[in-house]
Amino acid sequence: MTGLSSAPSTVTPGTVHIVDDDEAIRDSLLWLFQSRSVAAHAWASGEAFLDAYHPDMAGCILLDIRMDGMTGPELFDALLARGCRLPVIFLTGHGDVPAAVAALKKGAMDFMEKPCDDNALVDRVIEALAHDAEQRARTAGQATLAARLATLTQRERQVMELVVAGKLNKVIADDLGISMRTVEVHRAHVFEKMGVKTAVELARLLVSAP
Amino acid sequence: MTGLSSAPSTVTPGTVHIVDDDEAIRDSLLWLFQSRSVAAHAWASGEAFLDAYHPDMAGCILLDIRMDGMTGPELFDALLARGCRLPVIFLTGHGDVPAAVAALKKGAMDFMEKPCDDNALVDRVIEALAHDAEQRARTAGQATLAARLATLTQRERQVMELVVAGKLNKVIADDLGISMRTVEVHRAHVFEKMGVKTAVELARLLVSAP
DNA sequence: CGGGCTATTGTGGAAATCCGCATCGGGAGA
DNA sequence: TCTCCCGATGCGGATTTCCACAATAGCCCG
Repeated sequence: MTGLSSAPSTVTPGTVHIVDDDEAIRDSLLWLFQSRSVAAHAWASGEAFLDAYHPDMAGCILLDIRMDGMTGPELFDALLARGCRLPVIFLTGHGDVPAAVAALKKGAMDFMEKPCDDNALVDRVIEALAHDAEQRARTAGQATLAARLATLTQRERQVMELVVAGKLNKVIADDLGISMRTVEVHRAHVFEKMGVKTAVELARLLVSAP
Repeated sequence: MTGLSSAPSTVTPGTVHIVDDDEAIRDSLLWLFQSRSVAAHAWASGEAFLDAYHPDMAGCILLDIRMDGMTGPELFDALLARGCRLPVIFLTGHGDVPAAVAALKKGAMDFMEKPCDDNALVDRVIEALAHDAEQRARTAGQATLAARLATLTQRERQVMELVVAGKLNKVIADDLGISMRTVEVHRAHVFEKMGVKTAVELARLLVSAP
């Protein structure tokens, strides 16, 4: 844990997906990343990547702006529409301020002009991969939370909300027009299903995530 | 409350600070915003604005890139270094992708090229003002929270942390090596000072903010 | 030196929570 | 039809929380 490792530099948690219609550039980028132990995969068009895209894909996207067929920004929009959260780095040969601003405001991670420094590019990609891995871990936590929430009954959910709102059982019983004993039962079920022991833990789960 | 008001369009919660070394542009922008009922103030240089800057300033900043003396990006950096959270919109005559990317990645709200559409510019400024007002409200809440936290004793803070962690009084007493009764007293003090009635409310306060 | 604040602990009772045991009615599925 | 799950409810006891009253001790300030 002292950071003295001299192993193959970075253990990359995902793949950088290169989308460019110029084969020479694809090959050159593939070579660059492979030489730095970063897993890379190239696609010859936006359509090709879009067809292959699946929400489980981990990594990041290196995207050319001007391409035959679907352009980089068009692919970006299409991916966003499908809920894709992969970090995107744009690569472009011809500076275009409005395009750069639009891309970054939509959430692109970077917008670099070719030719750009290999080291800078690799660094940015590694950053993007780390960002995706981190985000993926967070999302996984939220998914298990959502799965647990899904097992709750209607009533249990209602009771849970009031419990998390800090209300006492007697108040909850009154609000819902049921007996205190029933509230206690639902409350206990909620605790069990959500895997917590106290109302405070439950509140923390729900306040930090949704 | 039904939104039928036909009053002077938008009630602006802050001032747009125009920073530009060209007097003609300053006057033109001042006229534009005043004609739209947006409070505006102009500064002839980055240094002038920086001298006048105070954390309590509310509103947003409209910033020219190329200026004599301090440039737009330099002023932006100086403001960030002082913890300024005002939304910044850059205005530039000469497209420069790296500058735009750098500005947006540092948190600028927009980067527009002159000449730009008056309506679009005013819309973005109003957005920025609203964003600042919202952010300011959030920060105010956190400030009162911090103020309350500051009134807590060392011991009270320790007890609070364990309470928020979901532990029972007896466990807390054991952890701190004190009697349960003492824990109860501290706990009650914490509730009173933090203005809450239950542990759940306290947990929500602390989980959603820090 | 007295007063105020902090930390500590005790007693004892009221209120609330936690739980096991038992019952009842209704709807979904084997 | 019989069973399983959900919602609702009651009883009673163990545990915990909430509080008022009371007291001791150290520390800092005027």
